[in-house]
Amino acid sequence: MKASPPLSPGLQDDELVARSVAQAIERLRQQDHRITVARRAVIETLARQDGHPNAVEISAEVERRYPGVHLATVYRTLDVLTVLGVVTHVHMSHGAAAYHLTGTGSAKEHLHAQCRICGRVFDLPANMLDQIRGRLATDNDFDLDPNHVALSGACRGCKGRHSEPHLH
Amino acid sequence: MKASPPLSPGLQDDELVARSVAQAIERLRQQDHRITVARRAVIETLARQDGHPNAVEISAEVERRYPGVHLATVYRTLDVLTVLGVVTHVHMSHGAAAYHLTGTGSAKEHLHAQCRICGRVFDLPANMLDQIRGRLATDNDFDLDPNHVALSGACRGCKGRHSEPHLH
DNA sequence: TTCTATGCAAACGATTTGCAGGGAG
DNA sequence: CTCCCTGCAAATCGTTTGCATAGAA
Repeated sequence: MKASPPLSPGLQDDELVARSVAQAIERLRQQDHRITVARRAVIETLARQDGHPNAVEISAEVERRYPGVHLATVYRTLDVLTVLGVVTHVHMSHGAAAYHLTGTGSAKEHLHAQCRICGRVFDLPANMLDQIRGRLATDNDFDLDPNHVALSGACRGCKGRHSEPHLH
Repeated sequence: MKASPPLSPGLQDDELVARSVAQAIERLRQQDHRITVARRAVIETLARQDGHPNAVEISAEVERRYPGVHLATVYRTLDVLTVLGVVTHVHMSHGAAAYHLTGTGSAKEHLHAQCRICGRVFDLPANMLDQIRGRLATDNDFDLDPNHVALSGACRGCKGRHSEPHLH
């Protein structure tokens, strides 16, 4: 399990980035969506890093490289990319959702756990909920999406000090 | 797995309600918190039903029986009761958190799953994530709180129609 | 009397939306 | 030239907070 400090860039190899961007752009083109600076910027930003950025963080990074792109546009772009299946998001129990390119490059599909105390996000093996998923499917006819919410709990550093500042 | 339609009351036996309320009040008293109408009202409302009400729904129900209690007070009351361990809440990936008395009466502890499409909440066996919890504890030193977020997916009625109105 | 709990309004964080103009195709 | 996409401002939803006062002990 690898911790992602709130704002660590975690940059990706340029080659991989270029490939991911090209793929995403292609998907846009195929579906008759327009290729714009804003869209390029968002895709590139997502491709460049492997952390768990939320929309505001993505917007900030986009702003640094392509000034003038509005936060609302970032949200809208994340939306279309989500519909295209290029982007996935994970809801956190506390705070904003995290976005990432769907299973491209080193951004291998994985699950998430968030520490209820410090808010940090941890990666978990992708298959960790497979049995549960199976049980829900057969027992309850419920199609679990193990990726869509982060599990919640207390991380090594935080468990024990239950009296500490707490996220609600 | 039992579905809880958005606003089904699902009333509890009067006897049980009285007992739950008394217990919670006692906890308040023990910790030198004051017993007020607002607090009584919130506790009673939680005790009276077994659905998955959010703060606004609780507030509405409180208002019906004890007019004048403000939503902010409901939130604050839910907070103190949470600290006392009397109340638990579950975060949904979409929409407001759901509150309930902690494992009292028929409100047996259980996990939750929410349909990403229709938003309905389903109950799951309490122990469903126990193995996962164990793995996280030993492998990652992460103390999972299986109760704190609802799993996400698509319910029987909704899966299949992926083009339907969708919760983000 | 003392100090906690409440009502009310306002602030807040995350996200969405209406509208008019800008720019991709 | 046509519409999609964008910037901007404002709205929305869920929740929290500051402040003055009501009210429990």
